[in-house]
Amino acid sequence: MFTLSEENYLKAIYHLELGNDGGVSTNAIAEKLATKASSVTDMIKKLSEKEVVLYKKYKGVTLTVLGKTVAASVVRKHRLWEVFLVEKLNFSWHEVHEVAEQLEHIKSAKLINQLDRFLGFPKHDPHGDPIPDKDGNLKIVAKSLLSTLSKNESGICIGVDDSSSGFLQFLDKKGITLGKKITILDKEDFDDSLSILIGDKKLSISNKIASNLYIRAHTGQ
Amino acid sequence: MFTLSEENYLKAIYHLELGNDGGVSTNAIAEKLATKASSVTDMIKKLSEKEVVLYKKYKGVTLTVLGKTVAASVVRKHRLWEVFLVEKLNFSWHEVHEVAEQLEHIKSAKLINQLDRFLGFPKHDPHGDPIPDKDGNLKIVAKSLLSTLSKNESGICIGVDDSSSGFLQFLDKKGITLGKKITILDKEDFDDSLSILIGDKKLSISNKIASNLYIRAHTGQ
DNA sequence: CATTATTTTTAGACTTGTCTAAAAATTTAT
DNA sequence: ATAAATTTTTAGACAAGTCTAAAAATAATG
Repeated sequence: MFTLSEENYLKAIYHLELGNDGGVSTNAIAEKLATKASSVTDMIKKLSEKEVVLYKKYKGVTLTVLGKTVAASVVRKHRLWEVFLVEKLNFSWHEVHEVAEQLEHIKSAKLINQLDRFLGFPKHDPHGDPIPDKDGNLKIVAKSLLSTLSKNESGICIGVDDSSSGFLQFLDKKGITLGKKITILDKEDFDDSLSILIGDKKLSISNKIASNLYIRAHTGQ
Repeated sequence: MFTLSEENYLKAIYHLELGNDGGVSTNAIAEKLATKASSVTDMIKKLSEKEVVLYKKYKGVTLTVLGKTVAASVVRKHRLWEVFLVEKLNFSWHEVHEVAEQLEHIKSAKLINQLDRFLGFPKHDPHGDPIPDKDGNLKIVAKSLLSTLSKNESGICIGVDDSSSGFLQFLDKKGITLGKKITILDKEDFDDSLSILIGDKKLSISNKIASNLYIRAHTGQ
């Protein structure tokens, strides 16, 4: 069994590993968890003894297969609870994270399997991130940033890079939600801002926004 | 804000106060929480400083109005989650307690209010216990033990005294569930066992069972 | 490659919640 | 009402998780 704190470290390492290839640094973990490097070193030793991470002094950490499984199960729970909050309890997508951070630590295999069934075995959370299956496997979908599309190209909005509350509320206001088709009408050379068509609405969005929206290629009409 | 441990102490004192009139004893709390009397004394001092209990050395504790509110909110969450588990996730009533013990500590007013609405504002948990409202008020229903009824009297099963997993599973097996009408067909002087009619089935149950089932008076047919 | 800057680890301390063992207060019984 | 039994509190210790400050290792720079 793992403590709440251990689970949070494993999850942080899990997320950091997806971005890096090599080991994850002590400082990176400290920053992600808003804690001190010395605390991270202490916890890493403990996790290493429990055989969920590989650790060599000054060389960073890597999750073992076991560690990856534990971390993925926490992520799975987090994302399933997010779906529950949005679909069943009418939360907005910017309100779910904080509560899911708590719910992800509830221990009960039956609970999470039944929740999964109750929700109709969803594949993505409300931010478009994939939900790991029971065995911790993730289906990674090819995605591009909206900012990389050219004029007249289009795609389906499938997720956000920055899932901060402010950004998500901004998207709500503009009517930009998951699953919507977005077409690039024009690109402005001066500031890289975009003119887009979403649904039947024409919008102008900055490059900063376009660099935080993920798009899946749009096949068919 | 209160820690998980503080919430558990408050809840224990809350439940013990409903049975007693005077202050709750250190030993009673220790037994309920499966901990040591010395630990209870320590925690009581802390709760006293936070002004959720009144404490005089060697004289036991009483909840303050604030303490009662906090405790009732934990009980409210516990019982709402139990309803959710049974109604939405197909848990049996003997499986819910352990998971609800975890879920009751999740902090989010919106979560619990939306859950309440999602469940249709239930008034009772799956064991027949009343769910406190937002302000912590409990509607206490007049109830009697099945063992106190006389021959030919009848009532509606509204709860259990002993909610241990074993007892609940036993009731499941016998088909005794909440809301069913029970009529006393006969009482056996020798061992105080009862012959009862439940639905259209005739059953014989021991006095021990009858002393753990609560009945509401049955008016009309 | 030697020195500076950065990262990481160690050492020691603190908090929360728990425990054991012993002392103090209260209650029960003779 | 005094002795015995029980309950409660105190005193001191421990584990988990965190912190600060200083030491050690690694990386970057002239």
